[in-house]
Amino acid sequence: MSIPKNILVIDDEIQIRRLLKIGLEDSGYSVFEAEDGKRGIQELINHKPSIVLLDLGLPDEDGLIVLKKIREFSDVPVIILSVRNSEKDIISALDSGANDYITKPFNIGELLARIRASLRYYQPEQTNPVFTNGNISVDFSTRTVKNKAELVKLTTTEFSLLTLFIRNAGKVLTHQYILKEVWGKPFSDETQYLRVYIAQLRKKFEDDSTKPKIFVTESGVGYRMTLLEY
Amino acid sequence: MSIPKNILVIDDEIQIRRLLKIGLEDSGYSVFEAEDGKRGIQELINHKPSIVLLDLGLPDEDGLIVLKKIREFSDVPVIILSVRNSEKDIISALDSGANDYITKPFNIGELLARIRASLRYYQPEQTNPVFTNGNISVDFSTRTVKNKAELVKLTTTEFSLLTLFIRNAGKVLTHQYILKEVWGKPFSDETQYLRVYIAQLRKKFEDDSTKPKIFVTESGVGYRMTLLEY
DNA sequence: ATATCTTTATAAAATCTTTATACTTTCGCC
DNA sequence: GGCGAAAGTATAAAGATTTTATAAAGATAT
Repeated sequence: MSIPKNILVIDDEIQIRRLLKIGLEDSGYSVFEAEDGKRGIQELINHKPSIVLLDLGLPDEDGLIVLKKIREFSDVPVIILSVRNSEKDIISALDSGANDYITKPFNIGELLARIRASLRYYQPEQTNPVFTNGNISVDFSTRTVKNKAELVKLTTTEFSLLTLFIRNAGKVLTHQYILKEVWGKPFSDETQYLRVYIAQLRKKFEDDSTKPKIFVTESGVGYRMTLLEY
Repeated sequence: MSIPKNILVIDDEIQIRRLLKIGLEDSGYSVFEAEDGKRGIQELINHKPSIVLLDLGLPDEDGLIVLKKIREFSDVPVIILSVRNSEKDIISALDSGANDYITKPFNIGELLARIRASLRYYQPEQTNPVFTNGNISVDFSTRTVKNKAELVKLTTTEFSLLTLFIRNAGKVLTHQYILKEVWGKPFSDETQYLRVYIAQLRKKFEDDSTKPKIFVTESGVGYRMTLLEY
C-alpha cells in the first residue's frame, strides 16, 4: 500500500543534511541531497521527489529564488527550513509558493509530522490502477476483480496469481518464476500447488475449463495468459 | 480573488474571535464563528467554509476530538491555533488531520499567509453532511444513522467504523488500515476488536447477519462494504 | 449504574496443502 | 507416421491449518 517516498533536501550545511538524512531514513524515506539551488533543481528534475525541504540561505542564489523557479514547473510540496524567523520572511516564502515554513533549530519529530501532513494533503491524484485483459479486469484501488462486469471472488493466493498473469499477459511464465513470485522462493519446486490454483482460476474465468483459452498450459515450461481481444 | 472565501473560526475566547474577525475581514474573507466543538461542526455543515481555524482548548470537548470528527466527513483545510506548544501536541494534531499548527500568540500576517498557502491547493468540493449507501445513511450534523428511515443507535466506535466504510463503499479495506483509522496506529494488530465490531454492525444493519450482504468478509485481507442500489 | 470497550473461549467457515487418480503431452524407437 | 513408456498435467476431494464469527465474561469509563 505504501509507496516509498523520496525527499529532496536542499541545504548547504553538511551537518543539517546529515541530521536530516538520518532522521528521514529512519522513518522510511529515501533522501536525496543538494548543496545549492542549481543542483537542487537538477535533483528535483532527476528524482521527482514527493517533497522538498529547502533552506533559504544557499550559496549560489537565495532560497526564495529557487522556490520560485521550482514553482514555474512543479507543484511538489516544499517545506522551508530556515534560521530567518521574521514575519516578513515567513510571509514572503509562503506567498512564493512554500507549503510550510519551519524555523531552525527545529524538532525532528515536528518536522516529520509536517512532512506527513503535507504529503497527505498534496498527494497528486493517482490514475486508477486498473489492469484489463479481455473481459477480465483487476482494480487495485478497490482490490476487486471482474469478469464481464461481474464481480468474481478470489482468495488472496488466487488474486496474486491472477495479478501476476494479467501484468504479464501474453508472456510465458515458468513454474519456478510463478511459484517464487506468488508463494515465495522456498516454494519454487511445489509445482503441484500451481496446478491446483490454475485449475481454480480456470473454473472461475474460462467458458469451458476443459478447453482453456485464457490460462494456457505450456507443457514442460509453465503457463501463459492469452492476450485477449476487447 | 474571484470567489469570496469563507472562514470558520472555532474558539471559545471572544477576544480571539474578535481579533480574527477583524483581521480576516480586512483581507476580504467572510468569517463565521463558533464557540464550541458542537456548534463548530454545525457551522461547518451549514456554511461550507473554505478553511477552518480551530482552537484546541474548547469548553465542550477537546479540539483534537473535533478535528477527528471533522475528518470523518470533510477534507476542508484545518489550521490549529493553540497555546499548547509542545512537540507532542503539535505532532498529534498534525497526525489527526490538521493542515497546519500555529501557536498563540501569533502574528496575524503570518496566519494570513498560512491561510493563503493552505487555500492555494484547496479544490472547493462541497462537504455533504449526509453520506448514503443503499438504505443506510449517516448524518454528520446530528451524528445519527438511519437504516430504511429507522434510526439506529450506534456507539462512537461503531459510528466511526460505519463512517469509514460508507466513505469507502465498494473498496476492500484491510484490517490494518481500518484499525489504524478507527482505533489508532498502536491498535493495528488487534484484529479481534474488528471482528467483534463487524459482528455488531451486521447485527444492526444486515437482514440476515449469518449471510452478510453489506459488510462482506474478504478472508485474509479485510472487509468491504458493498456498493448498494438505491 | 449503565453503557461501552476489551478479552477470552469456542465453534464455524474459508483457505491452503496434500493425496489419489485419471488424463495429456512429449519423445525415442520401429 | 504410429506406438508405448515416461514425464508432465488436471481435478476432485480429503486433511490440515488459518482465519473468522459470536456469545459472553471481565474491565473500564461515564
